[in-house]
Amino acid sequence: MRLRQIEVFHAVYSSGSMTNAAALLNVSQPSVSKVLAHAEQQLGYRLFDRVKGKLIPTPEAHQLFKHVREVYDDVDRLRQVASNLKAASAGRIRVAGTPAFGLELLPRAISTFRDEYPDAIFEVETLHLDEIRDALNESRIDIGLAFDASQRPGIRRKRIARANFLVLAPDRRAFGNKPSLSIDDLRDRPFIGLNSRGPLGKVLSDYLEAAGVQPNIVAWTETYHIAKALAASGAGITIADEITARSVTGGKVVTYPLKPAIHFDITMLQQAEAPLSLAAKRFTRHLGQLIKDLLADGRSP
Amino acid sequence: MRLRQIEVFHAVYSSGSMTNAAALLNVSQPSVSKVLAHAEQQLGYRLFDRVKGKLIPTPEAHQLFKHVREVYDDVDRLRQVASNLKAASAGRIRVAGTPAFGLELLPRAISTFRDEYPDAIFEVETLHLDEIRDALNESRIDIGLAFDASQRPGIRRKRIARANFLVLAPDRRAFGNKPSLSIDDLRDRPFIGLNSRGPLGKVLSDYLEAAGVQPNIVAWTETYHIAKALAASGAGITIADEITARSVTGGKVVTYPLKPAIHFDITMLQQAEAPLSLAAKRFTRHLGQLIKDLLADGRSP
DNA sequence: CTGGGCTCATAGCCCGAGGTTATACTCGAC
DNA sequence: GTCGAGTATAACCTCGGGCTATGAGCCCAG
Repeated sequence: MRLRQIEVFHAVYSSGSMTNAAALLNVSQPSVSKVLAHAEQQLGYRLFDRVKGKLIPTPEAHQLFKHVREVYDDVDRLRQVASNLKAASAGRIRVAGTPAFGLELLPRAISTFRDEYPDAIFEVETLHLDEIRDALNESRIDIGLAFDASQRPGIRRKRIARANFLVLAPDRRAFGNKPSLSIDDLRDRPFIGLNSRGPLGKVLSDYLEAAGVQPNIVAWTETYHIAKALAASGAGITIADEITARSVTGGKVVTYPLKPAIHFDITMLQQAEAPLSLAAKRFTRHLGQLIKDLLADGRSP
Repeated sequence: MRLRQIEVFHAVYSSGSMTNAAALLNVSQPSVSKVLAHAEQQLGYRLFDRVKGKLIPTPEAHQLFKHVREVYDDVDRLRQVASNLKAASAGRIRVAGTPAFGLELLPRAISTFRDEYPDAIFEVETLHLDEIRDALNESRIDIGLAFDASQRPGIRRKRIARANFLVLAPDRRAFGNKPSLSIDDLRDRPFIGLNSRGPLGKVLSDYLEAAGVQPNIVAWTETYHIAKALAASGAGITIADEITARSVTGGKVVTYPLKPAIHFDITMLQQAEAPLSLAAKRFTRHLGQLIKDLLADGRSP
C-alpha cells in the first residue's frame, strides 16, 4: 500500500464519498477513483461496496481504517517536523516562552541581541508549558523558557536563575510602606488566585495551604500578566513572579517582597540530543545574562 | 516526503551506508542514491554529509529519524493488517488458543467441524494470552480461546463455560481411591508449580497462599501440558484445568477433583466491532458445544 | 416518463518518481 | 600506482497518479 493510497483511502473513508475526498485532497474525482480502485486491486479485496452509486465501507475497510488513522497522524506529524527542521536550518532562532516571559522579556532580549548581531532572525511565540514541550519535540522551536518545568524524557532543562514571588497591590493603601510582607498579611484580603495547572500556581497554592492561609479569592487566572492587570485595576492583590512584576505591561502596581521568600527556578528548555545552532547558543547566553541582570536590578534598585 | 523516501531514509540511516541499504531493500545502489538525493532536494536540507565517500547523518537526520521510526513501525503494522484481512476475506477461519486448548481441543474441534462442513479451511496456532490479543488487534486471527481473560479495549469476550481445577498425580499411590482432595492434602507433596504470569497461574497461587498451603515445588512451568507430562513421568503432582487433564497427550495420569472446587472461565475472544464470517460463527457454536460436552462427560463418566 | 443533478467509472493523455545497468569518481589500504 | 569499497551520474524503461472529457447508473422534480 503506497502512502498516496493510504491518504486517499483516509480521505474517502472520512469524507464519505470520492467527490468530497477529491475536493479535500485538491485533486480531480477521477484521480481519486483510480487510486482507490488500484489500491483495492492490489489489496485483493474491496474497501467499499458500490451500491446505488454510493460507497459503503466493507468490514475490511473499518478494520484498516483504525490503523490507517494512526499512520496518517504520524505521517502528518513527520511532515510537520520535516518542514520545521527546514526553518531551523535556515538560521532562524525560534523561541517560545510562557506568557510571563513571552510578552515582554523575550521581545526585549531579542531586540538587545539584535543590536549586537543584526543578522539574527527570530520567531517568537507565547505558549503554555506543555505546548512548549510539544513544540520542542516536533522541532517547531529551538528554545523554550518557563518556570520550574519538571523533567520530561526528550527534553533537556537548564536552570538559568532562581526567582522569588512578590506581592502585587494596586497602591500603598493596603500595606503602607512595609519593607516586606509575611504570608499572614494576605489573610482575608481580596486576592486574585493563580490556577494550579501551571507549575508555579501549584507551588503557590501548596504554600498557602501549608501556611493555613485561605485568601479571599475574587478571581482566578492562569497567566501572571492578567493577574497583574487585575491587581493594577484595583480588583485585589495578587502574587506574581519577579519578571512579571517588574514588567511595564499590565499597568502600575506596587510590589512587596515576601518573607520568608518563596523560590522557584527559571528554566530554559531544549530538545535533548539536538545541537543548537551557533546563533541560538549565543542567544541563550544573552538571555541568561539579561534575566540575571534584571533580577539583580529589581532587588537592589 | 513520499513513503518510499521514508523507507529509504530509514534503511540508510539504520544500515549506515547506501550500499547496505540497497541490499536491505533489495534494490540497486544507484536507486537508493537517487531516492535519497531526491528526498533531500525536496526537503531543502541535507540528511547526510558526504565526507570521504561515507555518510554522516546531519542533526536534522537524527531529529527526523525519531519520527520516521514511528511512522515506519505503523506502516509495517498496517501492511501486515492489510494482508491479514485478505486471508480473512478468503474465507479462512483463523483460530488461536493458549497451549491448553491449541494442542488437542482445537484440532479435535476443527476435525469434527469439518465432518459437517468439509469446505471449511482453517489456520490454527497456539499463542499465549497477550499474543492472542495482539493477533486479534492486527486481524491476524478471528477467534481466540483462553482462560479467564481480563477485559481489554478493542477485544470482545464471551464466556463459554466454567471449569474447575483438578489434581493430577502419576498414579494412585499417593492418594489411593479418595473421591476428592482438599487443598490441605497437597501440603508437603512434590509439586509442579504454574507460573503466575498467566491468568490461571495467578488464580492458583492466590488460592494456595490464602489457604496457607506452601507446596514443595520441584519444577515451574507456564503450560499445563508440560506440568501434566511432568506429573505423568513421576516428577510430582500438579494442578491443571479440566481440558488439559482430560486430554490424551502428555501421558497417563490419575485425576482427583478438588473440594471445595476452584472455578475459572473458559473465554472466547474476538475483535470488538469486527463481524465474524458465517463460517466462523458456526465454528464458535460448534466449539462451545464441544467444550460443554467434554466437561459434562468428564464430570459424570 | 423524462430531464437535471447527483454519484462513480472509463478512456486517452502526460509527467515524474523510482527502478535498471554501465560507468566514473574518490577515498584509504597495500 | 593500483585495487576495493562506496557514492554519483547517465541513459533508459515502467508505472503510479495527475489531468480533461465523457459515459453510465440512480434519484427526484416537474
